[in-house]
Amino acid sequence: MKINTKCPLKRSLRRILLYRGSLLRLQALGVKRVYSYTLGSETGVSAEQVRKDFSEYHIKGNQRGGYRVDRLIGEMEIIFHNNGNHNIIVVGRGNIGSSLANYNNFIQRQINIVATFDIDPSKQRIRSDIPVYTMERLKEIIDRFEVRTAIIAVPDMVAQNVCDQLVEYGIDGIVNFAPVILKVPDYIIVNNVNLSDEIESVIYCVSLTGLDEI
Amino acid sequence: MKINTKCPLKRSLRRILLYRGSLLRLQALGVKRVYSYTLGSETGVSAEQVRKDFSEYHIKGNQRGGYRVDRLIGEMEIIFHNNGNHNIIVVGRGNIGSSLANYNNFIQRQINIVATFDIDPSKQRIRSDIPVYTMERLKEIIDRFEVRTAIIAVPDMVAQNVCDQLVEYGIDGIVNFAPVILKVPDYIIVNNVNLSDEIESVIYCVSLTGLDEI
DNA sequence: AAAATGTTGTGAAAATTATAACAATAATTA
DNA sequence: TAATTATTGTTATAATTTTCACAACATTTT
Repeated sequence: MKINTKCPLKRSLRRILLYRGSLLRLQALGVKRVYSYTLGSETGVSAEQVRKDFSEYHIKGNQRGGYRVDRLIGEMEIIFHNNGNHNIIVVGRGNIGSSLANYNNFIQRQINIVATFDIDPSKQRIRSDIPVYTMERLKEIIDRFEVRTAIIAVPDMVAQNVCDQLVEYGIDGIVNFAPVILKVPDYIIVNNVNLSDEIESVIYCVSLTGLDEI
Repeated sequence: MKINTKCPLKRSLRRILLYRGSLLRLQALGVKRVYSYTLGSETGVSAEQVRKDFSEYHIKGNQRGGYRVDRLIGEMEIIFHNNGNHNIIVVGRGNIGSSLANYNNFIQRQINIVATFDIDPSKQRIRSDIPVYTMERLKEIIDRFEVRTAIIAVPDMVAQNVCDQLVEYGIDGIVNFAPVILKVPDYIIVNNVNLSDEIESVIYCVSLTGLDEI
């Protein structure tokens, strides 16, 4: 199988991620088997698409009994070569940074936030499982925990600056919540998450449904 | 021009949203003109793609002097039939809810968060420009401010329940931050934003770049 | 005024993605 | 054991999206 080296991920692979999230949830609820249409309706994808995606990644089911949840999760771990936990950091301990620090969904997915950072020293008094450090310790922590992926959750004015530091200290991947396109060397993976755009998409679609009524 | 009635939005329209965000930022910095490649590099899109997208929505520039920023923004307002502010609400005043309530990017985009809601009464003491109400006042506020779009930022266990209430009270569009696919009547627009998936995408891409080095 | 230049606008080709249709197959039933 | 059924797996087709190439054009230079 030719591996996908582009980011953003191709659609099918993005959906595998989506299926995996759903399967982990179902597994926690004790579900043992799914059918293409079960998983489809669970994830908002058509049953054909689910099967097509599985076919692309050579994931096989039983031609009458559907798919075993544990097997599916196993196959997907292989696709994502998930060998153990992934240590990540979050820069910016404002609201978005804190949401991420408190998001309990990550443990299940072997995503491990080892530290958060903030310039504001008062943030260090935040009581939480996940420590808050000043920016001085950025390099130290990246090295100690072999962190390769970082999340930028700082105001847009300082995002590029933070980004430059991360790159300098050897980070390879960035999830950027600031509404700016970061300038990075092209070996760096960046995923921009723009909350305004997500909301505006819906507002736009809603405004269209209104038009029909007139 | 045939209008797009599907959600998720078609790619070109999503990019128009992206360009618009960038243009608003540039305009605030005093930039008057852009070229397809300026805007492209600003948004991480190829210059050809920018021009193709503009062409699709009949946005014209000057064949030597590029595009006027104010005109572009104007054209885009028309595309999104942006007639005034859009009142939205946020259900769940945890970290994600609070990030959104404090996100100052919305004003510029005429997105107006009129209220946030939380079952936890202690949340009502949060000091902020945007009020926090208990769920009892949900219907009242939706009616009063003619809210059509709501954001779900509650734990996944209660997301469906909140969603059902919103639908009952006449909401047409939902941005869902809980990692569950909501069951809704099909006239309702839903946009699922899954933070874990965004992070996992990057972790995956990063793990691939590691392989090359071996 | 003509030539050179830099940028837009778009049609055609290529690549990617989604849908549909159905054959293959495993389980169940008669 | 044969027929029936429900589901997967895959091939073919359709639709969408991106890339490429270059004509059209406005501006600047000679």
